[in-house]
Amino acid sequence: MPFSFPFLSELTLDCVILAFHEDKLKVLLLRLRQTQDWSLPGGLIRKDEGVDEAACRTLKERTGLEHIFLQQFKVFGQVKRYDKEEIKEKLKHLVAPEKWFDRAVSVGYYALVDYAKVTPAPDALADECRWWDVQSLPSLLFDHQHIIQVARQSLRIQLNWQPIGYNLLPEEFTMPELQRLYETILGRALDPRNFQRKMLGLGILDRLGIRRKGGAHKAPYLYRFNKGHYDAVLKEGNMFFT
Amino acid sequence: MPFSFPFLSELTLDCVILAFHEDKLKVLLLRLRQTQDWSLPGGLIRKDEGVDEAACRTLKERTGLEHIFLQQFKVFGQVKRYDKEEIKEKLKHLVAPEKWFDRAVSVGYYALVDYAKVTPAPDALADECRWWDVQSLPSLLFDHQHIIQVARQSLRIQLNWQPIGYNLLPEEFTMPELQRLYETILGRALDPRNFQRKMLGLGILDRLGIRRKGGAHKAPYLYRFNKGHYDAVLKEGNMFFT
DNA sequence: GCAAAAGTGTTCAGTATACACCCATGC
DNA sequence: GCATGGGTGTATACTGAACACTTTTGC
Repeated sequence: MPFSFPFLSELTLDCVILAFHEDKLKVLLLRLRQTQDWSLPGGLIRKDEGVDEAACRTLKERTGLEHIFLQQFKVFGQVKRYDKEEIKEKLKHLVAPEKWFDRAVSVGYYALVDYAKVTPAPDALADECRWWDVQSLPSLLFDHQHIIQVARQSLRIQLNWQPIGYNLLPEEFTMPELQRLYETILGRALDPRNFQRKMLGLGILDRLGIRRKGGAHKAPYLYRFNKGHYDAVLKEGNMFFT
Repeated sequence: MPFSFPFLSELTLDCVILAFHEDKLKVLLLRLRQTQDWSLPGGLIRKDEGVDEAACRTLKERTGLEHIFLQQFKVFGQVKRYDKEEIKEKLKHLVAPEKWFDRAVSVGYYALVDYAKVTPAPDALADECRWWDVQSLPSLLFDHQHIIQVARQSLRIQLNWQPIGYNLLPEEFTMPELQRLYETILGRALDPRNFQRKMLGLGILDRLGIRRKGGAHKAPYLYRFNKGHYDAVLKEGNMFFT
């Protein structure tokens, strides 16, 4: 490794970028050049940037998005996180064997983004960058399968405390859409009446007009998040969801 | 730095070791040789140990304790976490200027321990190691003041979800003692009747005999944690405390 | 007019909260 | 016997959970 290597060599980060589309929770994955396996976006931290900044940069590079809720959720610090020989073999066309770090600790982040606003962008090392349904992931490199599991679990816990949806849904959305988002993350059905009452009770939603098109049924109301109240609830973190 | 330096050079850890004594929350601090300022125990991670293992090792070295609840709570990853020149000057008798890492990211941990079971042990670099009341901390090196604040906040949040006390109180304790622990962490008074009902309702306590001595008043019951039930509640994390 | 989804209100049970009195002990 | 803290029970308010019917729309 040359002396001027501008990145930290012992610490990396991984971003679990989640979105919601067609009632499914999606995660953004990359397929590195000439490999069959996929991996999380993430990677190196510049020596002159904070770890959180590096996570924001990664998010921006892959999705084009900024000012997104990005949550540090866990440090993956075991000595042996995955089978290094297997990875070296699979990625030998990309990284010379002597260039591999001895060991890297990784900081896990998750982000929640609006599916429609993202144009997944592969980087120089990747052939493809696209959304995958978290329910049916492809084969993943490193310990990324595990990282995604832990991220989803952290997200589920966060849901008990804080509102979710601000960057995950379009600006305007309907109550059933918001409910399906919650149901997808929690993995179980919720009662529409109780759900609506609770959400409206939090005062983080503003109701707009009626939407007409699209649905072949009764037209639902449109809502928009009230950013001020939303942020207040986010900060206080006193929203229970059991 | 010699090639054989056996520690990670970009990543460190800091342990906020908390205990409860005389109705006060205490934190264990070290005073480095020939300095007036104090700092958190922690430090380097060996290249052949996991980050969590390193935190356990640190805890054991300073307190002699093992098998303690140790919680990763945050990565402190800004580029400039504190005034490096000030620190270099203050610690110049301990660390040669050229030995300073360019930058270190730190993983914060907190641990909850039984005050009576700890014999604080300074390490080779420290003159003193002792408990300080979190309400009146001395002058601290690095960003350790900040780290302690974040740890306490994380602890308060954890309290809403999980039982606390297993390693913090002696084996046998009274209900008022447990209540004072909660009151100290939460920073407000709780109703003794409701507190007792909730704790007993969780089924994590076993009542023993009556204790006689000590108190100049009615003898309170002694309790012990039921480890099995305690761990179950810890795992489920469904205990609200608002 | 029928199927599919959206919207709304009420009841019930469980739990958090507030509150007052008696009991045991050391001095 | 009195001051201090420990222990217990009850009434009330709130909140979450369960539940059924009407409305709108496209076909």
